[in-house]
Amino acid sequence: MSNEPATEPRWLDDEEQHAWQAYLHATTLLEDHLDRQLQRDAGMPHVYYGLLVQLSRAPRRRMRMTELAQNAKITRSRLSHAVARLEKNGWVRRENCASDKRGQNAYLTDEGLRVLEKAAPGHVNAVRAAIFDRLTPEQIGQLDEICCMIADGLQPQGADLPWLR
Amino acid sequence: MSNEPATEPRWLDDEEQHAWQAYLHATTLLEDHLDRQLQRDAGMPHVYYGLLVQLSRAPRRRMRMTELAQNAKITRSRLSHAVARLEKNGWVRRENCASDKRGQNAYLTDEGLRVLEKAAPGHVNAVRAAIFDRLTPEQIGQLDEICCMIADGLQPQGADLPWLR
DNA sequence: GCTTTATTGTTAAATATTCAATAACTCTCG
DNA sequence: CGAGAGTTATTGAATATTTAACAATAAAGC
Repeated sequence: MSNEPATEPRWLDDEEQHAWQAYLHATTLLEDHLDRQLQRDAGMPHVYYGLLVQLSRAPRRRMRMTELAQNAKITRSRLSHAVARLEKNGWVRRENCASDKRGQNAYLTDEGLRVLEKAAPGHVNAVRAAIFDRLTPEQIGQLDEICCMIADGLQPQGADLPWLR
Repeated sequence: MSNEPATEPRWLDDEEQHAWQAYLHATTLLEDHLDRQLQRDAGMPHVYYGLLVQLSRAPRRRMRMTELAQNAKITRSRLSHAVARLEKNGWVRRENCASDKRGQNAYLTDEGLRVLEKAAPGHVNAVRAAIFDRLTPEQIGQLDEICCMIADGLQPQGADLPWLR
């Protein structure tokens, strides 16, 4: 038996190559841009802001840690660290879950909500300026479909991250 | 004069909201997926792999630090750290630039090239499986255009990062 | 030439993320 | 019930990234 790759891999053709390059540039630049914008205006990175948003939309502004991690597409470990930091800021707190003694709920404090509300307008502006004001409605629809397709393929089961593989 | 926002910000409508969510999910999941894939198969994160690719394509497999940083869309500082690590692995080395005494070239070693060649097939597979095999040719074209549009808006001038703002 | 300004690349320290291990708890099923 | 297997969340250590400051050199303006 051989451990050679069964066949020469199918390399990307020119169109694919170009699209892949463009994708990498756009996503890197955008994430960077939003991270800076939020760090400057709200004192936290983009991912942390996303956590506050999730909590703000949840019933009673609270959510199980695992569920929050799933929604935000990050590992539980990363979430633990992040919440620890947000807790230090007084923007989030933890409480024991009634129905499962292992569980924790994270909830958004009033102060956290204020911070979020103050940051939101600037953030939407940044997102608009970077994306939605630069694309046609058709393109927005296309982007949506493309992203859903990609995300769907990546959701399934895995190791520490049933969802992250 | 007031420091109120001049007007209520234009929030995202339903389509935009949905597309934005999808975008965040897709990009987060994908970057995570590729990071793990490359960490497992090649012992380095995705960004570092991208640096090796850039170098491999450059004349004489070498490039000025600043140019490399620009192409990869990362800060010079980040690149310095990354190259330091890659140098420890023996995959990249630095040399003084002849024409500018401040300058440094990074170049890909033979060993670095071997590592890259060994990792490339698996990486292309992962990229294909996650994106290109799941999209129609039209969608690939759309993705390309959309990403170029976004990247264009983010290239301009700035602080430590003339290109990163 | 000489002074001022800009560029290049690095560094230390603060922050964030990953990875592997762990404690505590719940669930399954014989 | 109770053993084994799975889930929940956290932790420490290793790694990576950001930020601000810096030294060295180059370029521009006079």
